[in-house]
Amino acid sequence: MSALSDSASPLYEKVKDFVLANIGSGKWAQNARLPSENDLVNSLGVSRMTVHRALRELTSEGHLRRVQGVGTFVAPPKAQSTLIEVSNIINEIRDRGGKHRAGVILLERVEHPAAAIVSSFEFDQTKPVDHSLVVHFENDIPVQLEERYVNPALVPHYLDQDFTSIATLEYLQRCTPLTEVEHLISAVPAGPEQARLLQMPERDSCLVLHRKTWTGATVATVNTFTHVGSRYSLGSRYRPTHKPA
Amino acid sequence: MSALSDSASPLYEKVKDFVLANIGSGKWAQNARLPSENDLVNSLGVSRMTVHRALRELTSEGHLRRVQGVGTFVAPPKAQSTLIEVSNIINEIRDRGGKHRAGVILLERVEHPAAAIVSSFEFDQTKPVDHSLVVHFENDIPVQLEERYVNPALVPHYLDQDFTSIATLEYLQRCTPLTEVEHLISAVPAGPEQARLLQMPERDSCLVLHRKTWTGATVATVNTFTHVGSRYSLGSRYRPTHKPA
DNA sequence: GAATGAAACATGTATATACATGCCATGTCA
DNA sequence: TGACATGGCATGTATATACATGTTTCATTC
Repeated sequence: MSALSDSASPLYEKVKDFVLANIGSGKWAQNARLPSENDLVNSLGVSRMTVHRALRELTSEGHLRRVQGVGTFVAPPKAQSTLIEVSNIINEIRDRGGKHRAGVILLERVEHPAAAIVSSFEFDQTKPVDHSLVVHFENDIPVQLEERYVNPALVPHYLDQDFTSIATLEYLQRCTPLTEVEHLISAVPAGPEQARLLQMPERDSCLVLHRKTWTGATVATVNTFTHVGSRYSLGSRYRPTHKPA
Repeated sequence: MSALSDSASPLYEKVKDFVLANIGSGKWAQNARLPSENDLVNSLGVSRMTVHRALRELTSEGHLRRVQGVGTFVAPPKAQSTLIEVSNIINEIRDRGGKHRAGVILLERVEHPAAAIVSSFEFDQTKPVDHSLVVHFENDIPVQLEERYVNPALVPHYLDQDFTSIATLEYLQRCTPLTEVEHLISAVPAGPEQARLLQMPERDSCLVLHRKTWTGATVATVNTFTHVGSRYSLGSRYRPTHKPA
């Protein structure tokens, strides 16, 4: 009668499973309209708040689309564009048990940054920019080259930190707690300096992770370049919300 | 008194903003314990259900960590590993107004796939594998090379579809509604055939997106290789939950 | 026929209440 | 001192109720 599973999970989870099952079986096709909350209340025998919570969570998870006053619809499949989790290379090395070492190549405050940097980084052109160049090693083999342009207004003592210890990324995150991030991944042939620092053949492939971060309404910007030698190819991996069967 | 903003947003949003503001300002440090729900009810003057919803959503968004019977705590910053949205190259081209064309280079059912493919793809070795090789053009310039190995048990008529029309990825999604996906991004120098098909210099950099998908408990696997010419570098971009200031 | 208005219906939010569940500290008893 | 029971407090869920807000439909009116 109730059409809900009898497992031990909470009621709103059962309602979610019920909806997902109907979507997965094709009974409710893409863009089809679901029964109204009150219909589900009557057919499933749970309160409207419970149904509402289930539908709200499924909406925030991308399975449904709801329009106030109109109805609830099956959302188009979301993997059109796919989420990927790019992991911190230092943590990856640590998880694999490798020994990590960082080498600081360059550390400077650029007073009058080039126009190209300013525009692509959305910096305030009148302000100086901090610049760092760090190489990460795993077992004495260079793995990653990090180039950063940081707005000193946002992170005052950026150049004073200890770059050879772990925490450059953590340091930035601590200074800028709630940020927005934009990434751009591309592949380029290694230039002369990059090839030298990473001890790789020139024009070999580099994975470039361009990372731009904002902090609230501040126009200030923190940037990170990450170069990954292709021989490591540990790029990124993601397994989305997994539900054990 | 109420410590909540007086904007027009709903109450639970104000509570969320209140919590986020306290985290962002550093008043509530990482791993610090938040006031209990009842404390917030008293200090903010809203009902416990409203507080609870706010805290629950912040938890699912990764800002908080809650333990039943113990309390609510500020979660460590989550950008340790970062989510990236890899967009479909065909949609990107369409959004930019470019003309898209697809060329099918190869289409075959491999009866006895090589052991390397079988193992890396987790296919059943005794079963044949469908293989396709498609080049995507934008304005007659080759942009992307797609190589796919598909389990025919999962997608019966994979080779029968019209590869020159848009929807190879959409086709797979339609056949496999609720899937898990794993991605691996790397960069490799283009091999001879890849260089020829993409009209790029050999050994120039290629962005490789390895994509592995599951469907429920089925061991069947769908795989996608995507090669992106470096001159396009339109890799991927992501802006997480953006809140307009 | 067109414009207006009201009813019907959809989702969205807020609250009070009740009970369930899990953890911890305290106190009692052996 | 140790084991165990218990009460207090935290979060988790479920419900009924009320009202808010947005959309559609349909009847009325001009």
